[in-house]
Amino acid sequence: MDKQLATSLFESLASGIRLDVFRLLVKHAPAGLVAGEIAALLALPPTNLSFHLKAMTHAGLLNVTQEGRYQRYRANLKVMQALIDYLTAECCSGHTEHCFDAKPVKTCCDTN
Amino acid sequence: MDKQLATSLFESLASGIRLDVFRLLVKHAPAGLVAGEIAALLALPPTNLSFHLKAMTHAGLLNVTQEGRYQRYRANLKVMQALIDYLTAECCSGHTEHCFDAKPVKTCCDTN
DNA sequence: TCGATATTTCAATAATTGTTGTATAGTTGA
DNA sequence: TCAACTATACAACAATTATTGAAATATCGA
Repeated sequence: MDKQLATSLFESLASGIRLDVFRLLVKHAPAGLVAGEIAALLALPPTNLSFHLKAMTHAGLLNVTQEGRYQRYRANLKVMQALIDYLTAECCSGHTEHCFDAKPVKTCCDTN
Repeated sequence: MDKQLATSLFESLASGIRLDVFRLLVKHAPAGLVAGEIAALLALPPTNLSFHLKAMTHAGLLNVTQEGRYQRYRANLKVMQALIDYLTAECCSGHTEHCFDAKPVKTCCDTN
């Protein structure tokens, strides 16, 4: 994870629409959703959704596969994990004592 | 951490300059740096830096305290931790099995 | 093949964000 | 008080990003 990838991922998440899309696809992992379903669920004009899907796919946040005339989108959870790791490293780097006194860090999924 | 806060934090991190500022301030935690030091270290015109510092402070990513004629900026590590938790929840929600097969999750600071 | 469907591309425009220089406000030390 | 210094506010402009409708591409079912 280099700085350039990190910034483009943050850019991908820095819009309400794109964050909604990503969360929706996480909720529907691993099956994913086709573009029309996303548009219907989020009540977005297809053109606009396509614009954001393209951006997110280009950034690597989503994967897309063709299914006949449908395009199925899936959240790229590995990239998200890498981003969390990057952020964690940024947050901690050399300063564990200041970052995590108050609140013991839990592992990622231990609340599920 | 609601969606609106999350998006404004991502927006704050979605620029090379702002990401550099944040990483610099994490490196200099907990002392922080005054605006002029940041400008010098990152070779930025003061006006432009001020623009970005204001945005980051407004988003809650930085804290600022006045020291005479200097403004001292510090990384808000608690907010960063909250953002990591949010992202982790988004990433995992109901899908731990798909998100973290390959790579066992480590606690945030165990590599330091 | 043909009409209906799904999605994207393109072009036009609107809206937002980033950068720079100049001016201003506040602080310091003499 | 005054000159030097730190930083921000403001205004102008540049650049990027978001949104929309119309047209194009490709697939499907009959």
